[in-house]
Amino acid sequence: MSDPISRFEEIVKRLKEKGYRLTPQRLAVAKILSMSDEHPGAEEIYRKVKGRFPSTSLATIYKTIHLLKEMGEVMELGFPNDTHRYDGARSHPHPHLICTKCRKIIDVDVPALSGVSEQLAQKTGYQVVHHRLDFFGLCPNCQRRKRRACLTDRKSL
Amino acid sequence: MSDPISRFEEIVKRLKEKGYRLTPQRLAVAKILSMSDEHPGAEEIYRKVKGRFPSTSLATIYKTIHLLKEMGEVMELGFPNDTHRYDGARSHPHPHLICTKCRKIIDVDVPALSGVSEQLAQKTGYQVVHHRLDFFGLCPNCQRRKRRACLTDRKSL
DNA sequence: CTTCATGCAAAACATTTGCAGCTGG
DNA sequence: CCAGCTGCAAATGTTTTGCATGAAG
Repeated sequence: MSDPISRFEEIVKRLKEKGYRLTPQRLAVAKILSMSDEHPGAEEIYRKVKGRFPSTSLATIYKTIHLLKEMGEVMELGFPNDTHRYDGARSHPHPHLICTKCRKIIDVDVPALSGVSEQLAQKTGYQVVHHRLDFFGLCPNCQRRKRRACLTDRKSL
Repeated sequence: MSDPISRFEEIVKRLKEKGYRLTPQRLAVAKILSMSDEHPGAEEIYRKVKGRFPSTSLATIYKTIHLLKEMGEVMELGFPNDTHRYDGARSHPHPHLICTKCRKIIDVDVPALSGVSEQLAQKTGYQVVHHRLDFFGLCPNCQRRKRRACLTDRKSL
């Protein structure tokens, strides 16, 4: 992960450049997204922001996320049977490793994919823009407590 | 794609084996999922089934899909800003190439990924179970009519 | 016949939107 | 001061659920 503090300041700079107002709520959301490597969902961001600014509404969180998404500063990760998760640390596509039990998501590196997009484009005629690669499995923690409840034992992915 | 007819019969056999009733609606859903390589969504399946059996309800479509999912006979593909899509032709994970404009999805082969799951498991301690690889881009059709409306010009993925 | 499946309507969710009032610059 | 935010509440769209009726075996 790149330096989270400078990542935050970068986002702030971009907001300023485009003439968007630097409200406390926006700054809080930007900070959480740039500082955390845990790929939080909207509700989680909401709870954290509410800690500092109790009047904050969930709608504002969604609006802010939407803005940052449009600006290309955060990446949205959608899953079946789960809320969207957000990644503000890096903006280029990179693989994720997702625990199907506790939903923890970590970033991984897989070099093998370079050139594949180009090959596909040639073969299929598609103009390939980006890709997404996710690995699903059990994190070390959840392997140990297989039979006990994990923090969030929801439907499987 | 494997032989769609035998795929359909395979699903029917499994349903019978497990003691599930072979209702016309179920058979219709199973047939659509096994015969089509277009990765339809629930609404699309619904429309097609309704063609033959007009009394069919969307709830039944969802219930049937859910059943086939549980049995491992169809794979659910979730996307942000889009409905879930279903793949009944093959049950093993394989990459998809998705048009971000008209939402067409085609299956592709990418050999490069063999062994990567094992490597990741070693590096991270995760017990990797499966993965998902999607490529996004414009299909040949939508490249041509870039400025005109495609059939379904929804929000971008 | 007996159970399981269907179809309807209502519920459940995550996410989005409209709008009156507030506030950053 | 005033365009652009916020927060509320209501709307949206997809998927799920409860329950009475109907049909498969």
